[in-house]
Amino acid sequence: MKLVTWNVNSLTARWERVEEWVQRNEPDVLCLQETKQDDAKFPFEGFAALGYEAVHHGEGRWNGVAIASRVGIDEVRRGFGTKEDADGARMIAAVCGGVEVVCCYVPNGRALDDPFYVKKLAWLDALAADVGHVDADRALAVVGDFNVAPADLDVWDPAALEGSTHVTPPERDRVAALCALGLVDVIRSTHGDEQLFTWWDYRNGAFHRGFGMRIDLVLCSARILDGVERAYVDREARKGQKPSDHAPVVVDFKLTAPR
DNA sequence: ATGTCCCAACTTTTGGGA
Repeated sequence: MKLVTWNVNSLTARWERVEEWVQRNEPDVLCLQETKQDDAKFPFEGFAALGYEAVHHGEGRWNGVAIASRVGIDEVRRGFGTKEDADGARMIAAVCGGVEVVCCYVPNGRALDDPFYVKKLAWLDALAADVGHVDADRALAVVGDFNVAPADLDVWDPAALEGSTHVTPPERDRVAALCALGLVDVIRSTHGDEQLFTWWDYRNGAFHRGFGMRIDLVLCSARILDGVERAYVDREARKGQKPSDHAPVVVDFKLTAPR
């Protein structure tokens, strides 16, 4: 199964790029964040023409998450059913081809002294509560834009980010807490100490200067990790005309039998 | 210190957010 997460920064603005990327890369399951559409505007027909069923948790101007699948979509959930759902349309989950997929757009946090930073931490706590215990026979992938760089290796210059969100111990502790439940950061676990980024600011020529962060993650259960054949960031998708500021993260795996 | 992009609207310019 080829599972992909991609923050597209408006699916309206990005549709041609997404369509082309899907045709070229043929993912089985595509998780999208920041669709920035309401459900009426979401391109259900466009995905159907490509051979995908899609589900969307839309909002309008901000946020919005979706899952497109060509291996089935069942047991769809939109939000946690907790007060954190008031922070926007940021989570959609479904079972696709026997895999539990949780697609997340974690609140940015804005600044350390901003109320949204506290909401970001609470949202990550709600996600951990929603995930629950990850036992050995569970096939689960929690993916998306976490707006957290798990380690200093995951940012171009830790010193430049002092006092900013995305790198603070409380944020990183939340990602570590998800891993403590039984999830593994697939890109990190398959790439040793290689520095890889998934997001580069549009400003400052950041992409070409290598000023990026790895904030888009695929966290998966041991059962998924067992079958991983390839995991990578598609930097090419950040190039060219009208790119998103995020690159897709791709994990290709064979679903193994329960342990 | 902030050089871009995207969206909405009291919409053709501005402000919020990332």
